Amino acid sequence: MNAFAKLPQKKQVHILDAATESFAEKGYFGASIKEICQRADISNGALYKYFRNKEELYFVILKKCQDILVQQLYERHTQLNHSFKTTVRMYLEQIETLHKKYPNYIRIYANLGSNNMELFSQKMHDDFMKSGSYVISMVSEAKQRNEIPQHIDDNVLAFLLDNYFILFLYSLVSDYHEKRFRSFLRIKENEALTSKKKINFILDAIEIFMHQR
Amino acid sequence: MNAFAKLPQKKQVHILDAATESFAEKGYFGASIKEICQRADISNGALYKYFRNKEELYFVILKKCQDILVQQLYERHTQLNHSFKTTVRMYLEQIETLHKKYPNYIRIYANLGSNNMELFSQKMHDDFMKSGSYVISMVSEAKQRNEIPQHIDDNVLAFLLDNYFILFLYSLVSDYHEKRFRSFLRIKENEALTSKKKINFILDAIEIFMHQR
Amino acid sequence: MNAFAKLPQKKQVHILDAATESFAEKGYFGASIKEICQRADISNGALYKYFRNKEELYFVILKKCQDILVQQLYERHTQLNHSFKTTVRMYLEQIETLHKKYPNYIRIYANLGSNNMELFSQKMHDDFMKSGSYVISMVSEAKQRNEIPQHIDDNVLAFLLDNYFILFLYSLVSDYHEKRFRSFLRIKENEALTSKKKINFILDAIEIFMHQR
Amino acid sequence: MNAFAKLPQKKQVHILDAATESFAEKGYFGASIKEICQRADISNGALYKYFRNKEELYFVILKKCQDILVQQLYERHTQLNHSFKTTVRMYLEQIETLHKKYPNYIRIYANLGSNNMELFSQKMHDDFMKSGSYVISMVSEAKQRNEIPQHIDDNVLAFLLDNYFILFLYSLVSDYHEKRFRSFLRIKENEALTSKKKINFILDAIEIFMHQR
DNA sequence: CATGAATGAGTTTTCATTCAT
DNA sequence: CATGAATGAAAACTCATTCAT
Repeated sequence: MNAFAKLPQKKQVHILDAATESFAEKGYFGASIKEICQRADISNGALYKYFRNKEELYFVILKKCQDILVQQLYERHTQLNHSFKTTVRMYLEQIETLHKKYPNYIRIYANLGSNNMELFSQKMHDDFMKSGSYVISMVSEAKQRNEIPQHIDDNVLAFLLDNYFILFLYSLVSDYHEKRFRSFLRIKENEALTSKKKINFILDAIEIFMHQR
Repeated sequence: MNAFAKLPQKKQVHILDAATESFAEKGYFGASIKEICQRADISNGALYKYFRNKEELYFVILKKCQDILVQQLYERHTQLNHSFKTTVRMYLEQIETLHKKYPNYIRIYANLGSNNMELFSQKMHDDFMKSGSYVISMVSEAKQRNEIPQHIDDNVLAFLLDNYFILFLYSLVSDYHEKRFRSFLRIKENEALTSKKKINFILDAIEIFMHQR
Repeated sequence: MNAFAKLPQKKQVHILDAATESFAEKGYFGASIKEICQRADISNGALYKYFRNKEELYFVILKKCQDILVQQLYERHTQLNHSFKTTVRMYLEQIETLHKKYPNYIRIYANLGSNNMELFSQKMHDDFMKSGSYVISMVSEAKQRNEIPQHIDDNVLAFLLDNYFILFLYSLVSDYHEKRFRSFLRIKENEALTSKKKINFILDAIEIFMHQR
Repeated sequence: MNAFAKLPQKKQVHILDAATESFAEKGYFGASIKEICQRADISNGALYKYFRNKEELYFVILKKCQDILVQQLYERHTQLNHSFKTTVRMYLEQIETLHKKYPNYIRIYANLGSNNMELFSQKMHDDFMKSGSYVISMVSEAKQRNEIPQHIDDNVLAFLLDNYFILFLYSLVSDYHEKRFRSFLRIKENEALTSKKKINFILDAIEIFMHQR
């Protein structure tokens, strides 16, 4: 019945990667089934054997985005016992790593927050919101280790962190947010804006806000 | 382009409002020229007299989004001499007011930062980045009034503020970002998440980060 | 709004005739929009300006079938005061004439009574059932003129007549019903079965059944 | 073809019944091979081992329709020696019984007479025309028993009878012909039109036409 | 022999854009 | 200038048929 699941792992990956590439480049509405099939080296009909329709294909991809983020980003840092600052740095660096490894999946994930994607964002499990819990636990653990002033509310700090995280991620996939970073980092158009610079900027900021006197 | 400028002001507004409504509801790809023309009470051919194509129409709308934000948000607060905290609150409240007054334009602006809008965000004048300068000047003025600890870098604080601003705006138009706010504010699904709550949460956060001991 | 009605009469007829030809040849499901457009010398898109979809196009054709039958068959005989037998003969001859003039429309009408056309036969006004009233009035007028034995019930005779009429019509468009006529008229395969023969056979039958002693 | 014959009787019946159900519900064009295979509990490929293609499958079904009608309708009444009127009544009742027992086969048979089925009706053996012979022999036997006025031609009466028979059968499967019956029997829309009423109406009619003074 | 995955041409329908009036 | 009818390529999706396993 689940024709797609029966395919060899390699072929599954190949198809999802092809579709994800198209969706990342042109968006859900812009990407065409025909083009996806050509990239995936399968026939038009085959795709409809594997997925009920375009929508279902997109959901499957979103599920994979989720898996990537949950397994390779959120969960990764709970076991390791690094200092708060190191944890945050590693989290940001891991976002960049994931973006290098799965650029198209990250783009698609980022797009979930955009307009006209309600169809998808509403139906996705709130698991996507797990990001929040992970960041909150990151904060509360640091607090237990006395790395964070006690009077700073966990949610407040977690929200601040998550803002940095999400806008850093957006800057990797969106021209607009990349420019936004540039303007606050005072980096000229002809100068390179590396992820390293962004990460350092964010870490400095956190340092400043957390350890005032 | 020229043809459109020659139209009476009222008709111009009517056409842009109609198009903006369609684009906001269905997105750039989903909105159809035919539907826009019907809403705008003009003929199909007329639209193509006023704008070279769908793309140009969208650019004109983006320009108007820019104007709204620049004139009614960014510039508004430079003349008034309120305290830093009041300025920030008024800025957030003004975002909400603008969203109530021009919901469709705000949606379209918010969408610029999303994937697949590179076509537009790249070609837009960097004027959109003025947001940055305004927030930076907001900060530096406050610093001159000694409302902000001297060792806090202007850009760093401005970036933090702008993060709050932009994600607050996103939460007004995107299901995903609304949910994100909910999760950090610990608000249950059946409970209302008002803008007031969001604004207060943000202001409290800023307070905490700026005035640590 | 009603784009089709605005077309010049000639073009309207040309399009409907083309579509009717396709539908008559291949049936509702077998006929393709593309083929219809080619025959009608219009573009694919034009057809969808004129009719909402394939179904609506078919309904418009059915309406025309109705008009043809009502105006040129049913109503035609009420004004003329011929004898009963002459009226019946003229009715049958008129069926044949209509079939010669509008063979495809007649085929489509005949198809309404077939399986899988419930979608259409149910939604068509019961005007199609007017056939019954005309035949009944044909009978009752003849009875008033004492051409028909008083004890023969109007409905009973009308049903008998209408059976002949409808099966005569079917024999013009359906291979199966043509063969059926052959077998009762004892006409061999290599011999021609003209409409004249069928009509005479029917008239003789009516004569026999009405005037027994 | 040969492959199908080799299957166990039960499986053959199961497959044909499944296909017939689909064809009856959706028509020849509407029914899909996939759906038929699922109903028949066989694989897609198997079907193409048993039948060359969709067309041949339909022919085999038509052959079975023929067998049903020939063995259980036409031939059934030659051996029994009932009065003419009883024979006719039993014939009509048997049509109803067969429709109850094999509704789908009867629908398909009825559809043969409709437009766009020439492909099939032309290629079918003229055995389908045996109906005629049976009705004719029904009449001639009655005449020998002096139940029918001598001057009534066998073919003429047989045709009249067969018209009733075939239109009664059509009324069981076609919305259009059911309505037609209603209009001549003067039965309102909210009132039930039973087969009993139709049969009695037909028998009364035959009585009237055969035994005039 | 049987399977059911794969094919790809086919379906109906939409829509940005053009152009004769 | 304005119109809106016309275009036709392209969209998502289906399905009878084939063929490697």
